Amino acid sequence: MPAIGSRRGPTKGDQRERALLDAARLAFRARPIGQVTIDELAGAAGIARSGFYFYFESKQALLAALVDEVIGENDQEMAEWLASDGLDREALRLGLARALTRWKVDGRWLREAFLNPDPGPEVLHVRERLVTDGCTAFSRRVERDLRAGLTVNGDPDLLASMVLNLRSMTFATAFDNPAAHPDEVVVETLTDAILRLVYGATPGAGRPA
Amino acid sequence: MPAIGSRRGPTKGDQRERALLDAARLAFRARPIGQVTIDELAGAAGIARSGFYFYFESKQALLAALVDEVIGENDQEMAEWLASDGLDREALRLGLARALTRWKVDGRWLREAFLNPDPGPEVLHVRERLVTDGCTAFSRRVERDLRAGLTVNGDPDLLASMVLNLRSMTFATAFDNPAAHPDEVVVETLTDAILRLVYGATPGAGRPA
DNA sequence: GACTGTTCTCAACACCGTGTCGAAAATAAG
DNA sequence: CTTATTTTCGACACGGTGTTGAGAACAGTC
Repeated sequence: MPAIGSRRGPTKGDQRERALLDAARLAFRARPIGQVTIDELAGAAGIARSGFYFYFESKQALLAALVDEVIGENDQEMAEWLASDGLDREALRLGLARALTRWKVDGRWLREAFLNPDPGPEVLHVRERLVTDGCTAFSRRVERDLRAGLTVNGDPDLLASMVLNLRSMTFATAFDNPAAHPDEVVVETLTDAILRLVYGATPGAGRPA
Repeated sequence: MPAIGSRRGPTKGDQRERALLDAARLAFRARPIGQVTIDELAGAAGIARSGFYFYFESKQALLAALVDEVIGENDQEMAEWLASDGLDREALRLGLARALTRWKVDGRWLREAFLNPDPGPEVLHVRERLVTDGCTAFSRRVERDLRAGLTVNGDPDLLASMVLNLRSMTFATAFDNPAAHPDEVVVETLTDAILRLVYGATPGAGRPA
């Protein structure tokens, strides 16, 4: 039917796959991944359990696909800051704020995917790609600033992984403990923390001009 | 036999329990916890699989016991710095260095116990205690310094959780990627990062006098 | 419509790890 | 030696995973 484009239209199978992905995203928000059975996901997508394996090799493979979808969104969130120069506090703050709102929704499974030591080979592979990409993007920006005469001590790579880790963990903690600190406070604190960590000092925030 | 003290001596059962604990610690170093079967642990301790349940309710319960053992060691490692005042860089560095050497050995399962979102109720309970204790100890120290006129922005509690998270993640990354950066570099960088994060500036390290 | 290959579905099966139970063996105590 | 407690283990039931092969549903083609 769709002679346009090189790809076929959404066949029934494609719909099922989406349904599985969506069902999983929903289920993983509510319960630890380990407690979600394949039977349940298949049921939610309207197929039998054994039918699941036509679409994914395992629950981990499905999770990997889910993570893959998220990569793009993540890149967008941080794009502005990564493109800017120097201590662009506002861009950083905005990026972090956007990322936090996503974590507030999908935090549970994001956390399992990114922080769990043993999420299966598929997820591990996707995750590794994302992490290295994130680190290089970050350290590239830092190195650019460094050439402009900023930056404090520490290897840019190591700094990058620290910042990324700090971000993930802070969001994860915020997800677990929503009552502890309002989202705004978390974002502001994290923003300043990162700037201090990388550049050694806080820009406008410490002493409002 | 042991009329001294209120507890019985090391019966055969106590030895088995130790054997299980040790076997687990060993196995968890080599492989993800999920891949270690109870059968294997029981075998290593010289009993049948079903015998395991005489000593522990589940694998998670055993892990919780393991974590519990570690709490004490952790406290010792950081004791000096927690007791000191101001930016005692050397005490902090030493504590972190000690902690890292432990992570180098037991990193795999420590990570699973502390970073995994869903390690079972038993571990969750023990972990929570350790985390809150760690945070209060840390924030108490910071508040003490604050009264002496130091500290940067951010709620001490939030700062504390950030620092603890940063520490765990940095160690975890160092464990995964031993080749990336020498241990010394990791410790130095982390030390300065924490000081910068909390107090806003690096003491002697940045510009060697 | 009937023909053909692809896409999709599912019931039945084999497998593995967990946790329970109760009977019996080993051990300590009197 | 006798009794009570501690410890061991085989047998069982359960639940989730992944495979297989037969067939249904669905294109596209004449």
